[in-house]
This record gives sequence, C-alpha cells and structure tokens, in this order.
Amino acid sequence: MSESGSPGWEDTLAWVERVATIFSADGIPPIAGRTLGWLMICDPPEQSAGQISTAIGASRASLTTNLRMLTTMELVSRRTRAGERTVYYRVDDDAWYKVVQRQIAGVASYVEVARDGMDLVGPDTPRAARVRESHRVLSWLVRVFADAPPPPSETEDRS
Amino acid sequence: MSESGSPGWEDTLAWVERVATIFSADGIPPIAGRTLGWLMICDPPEQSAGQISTAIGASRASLTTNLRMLTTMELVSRRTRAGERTVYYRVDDDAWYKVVQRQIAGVASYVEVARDGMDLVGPDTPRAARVRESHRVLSWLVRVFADAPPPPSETEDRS
DNA sequence: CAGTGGTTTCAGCACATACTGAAATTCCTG
DNA sequence: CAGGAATTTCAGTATGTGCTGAAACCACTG
Repeated sequence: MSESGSPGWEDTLAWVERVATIFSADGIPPIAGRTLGWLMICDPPEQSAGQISTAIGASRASLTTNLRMLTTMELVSRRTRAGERTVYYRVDDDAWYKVVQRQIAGVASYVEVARDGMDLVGPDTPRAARVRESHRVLSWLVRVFADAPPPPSETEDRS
Repeated sequence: MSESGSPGWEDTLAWVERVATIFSADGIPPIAGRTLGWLMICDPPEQSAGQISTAIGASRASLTTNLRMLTTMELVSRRTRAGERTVYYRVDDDAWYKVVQRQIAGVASYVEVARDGMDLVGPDTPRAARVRESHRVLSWLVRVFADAPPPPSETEDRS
C-alpha cells in the first residue's frame, strides 16, 4: 500500500508536507520533517531508508543525514529483523510527547537566565522589574506543565 | 547608566548574549535577540535605536530591520515624546507571555493536521494509530494550557 | 573470496539569511 | 526655507545550511 499510484497518493504527500512545514518552524530541515510525516502514516509503519527516500522523493544520502538526526533526537528508532540486513525505521511512540517536552524546556531555559539577570541588577530594584516579570511568567509555565497530569496512555480517546 | 564603562558592563553584555542565544533557538536573528535582551535590563528602560545600536554593537541599519521585526511581533513598542523626534523603544509588558502563547500555538497547530490525517486514512483503522496518538498528546497540551489560570499580574509600575 | 543489497561519507553546489556602509528620506528647529 | 539630527532604504557581501551524485564502505550470502 501507500505506493505512488494508490488512490489519494497526492493527498498523502500533501499531508506529509504539512507536517514538514510545522516542524520547519522549529528549525527542522525539510527532509527530516517529511520523513517524520511519512513515518506517521505510511503502511507498513516500519520502512527502510530506501523506501522512505522514494516515497518522499529525496536522495538516500539525505535520508542518511536526516534519519541520523531524527534518531539522535529519539523521535524515530531503528529496527532490524533476523536474517535481514535492512534497517527499518519507525516513529517513536512518544515522539510527540518528547517534542512538546523539549519545546517547553526550550522556553523554560530562560528561567535561570532571568534569575541571573535579577542578581545582576539587584533583585528588588525597579530596574529589575522587567526581568522579574519575565521570570514570573516562565516560572508559571513550568509549574503548569509540572502539575499537569501526564497524557493518558494508549486508551481510546478521540474527538 | 549602563554606559560602556560601568562596573559589570561585561557581565551585562554577556547576559544579553545569553538571552539572544535562547531566542536564536526559535529562529530569531542575533541582533533582534540582543535588542530584546538589552531592552530587558537597560536603564532607562526606553531607548532610541541609536542608543541600542551602540550598546549592543550593531549598525543602525540592522537596528531598523530588527526593531521593525520586534514591533511587528508586538514584543517591543514604539514611544514618542512631545517635542522630540527621537523614537524610543520599550519591551512590551506581556512580551514573554506572548512568546509562550505563540510557542504553544505553534506546536498545537498540528492538532488540525492530525485530524485531517485521521480522515485521510480512516479514523478508526489501525493505520491511523500513530496519528491518533499524536493528536491525543497535542490535544492534551492545548487543554492544559487553556485550563491553566493565567499568570497573576504583579501590577508593578515602572519609574 | 567474489558478489550483492544496503548504508554511509565526501565534495561541491544552490539557496537563503544576516549584517553593514553609504546614500536617500523625513521632519523638527531656527 | 535652509540646517541638521534622526531613521530608513538599498545594494552588496559574507556566512551558513540543506541537498545531491558519486564513490567508499560494510556485512551478509553463495
């Protein structure tokens, strides 16, 4: 399935492109984004670098680079099968949770910077008001997600 | 104050650079990031393009470009004073809140993409499992953020 | 130990982005 | 209406990044 002649093939590619666009906003290169998008809906769910390459129309060299990036980020994982030398790639189950986590962590990394900033100009001076304000907002963000119940796992739940 | 000979000048610049680094992770150009960082701790809190330019060591031309970007993003605002032609820039009070909001919105923009993806392959098919999972996590993110109480405002006034 | 299907490395190209100096522009002041 | 201090525009440069083809590199099989 999911071959280049299948019904809805164009729609599938268009969807993959939308996913890639979203990731590109966070500095993820196009082919890595497309790879991730493709691995989200391809059938079968595990595919080789060559399969992905032809599916999204990128060179194998690029696939090597971008698959390494994605595995390093722990968003996709490598799988091997007994008696086969082909490596199959698969999107990680909690890939999106990791994406969210890192997004939050990225913004929240400012918290310590803000703290140092307050020390720099004197924590209680009016001049530190702006830094203090930012520190307050970011701390709030961190707390909200720390206190939030983790997403329910694997049970059916949609809408 | 905050002149280039002041005590702790180097520390101040280093701090500004750290802020810029954080923003650069989200695709904000260096000078825009430095400008934002500088406007967070400078004294007085409102400064002209020329002042910022000399403070962070960038050309005025760059300041024009980057200040336009920052004002378009509504992170800094322009201020004029009666009888003066100089435009003073100031970091917005809720700048960081906006940053957080947009970060969340950026990730959450995937929610509709996921919904369309499920429609594409059939919402209840096993093939849609990965897309469904991602949709679940992102929906959770959006809900957490929507339900969270907004950050308490300090209601502190500037000098 | 040669052959083969797969992956990786490397050099180079194409493209985009950030920054600057200098000229053009604006708009207040005298 | 000239003078001048500010900002803006513009052309050009430098830097960096992503992608590809071709060659090198495994690691199994026969």
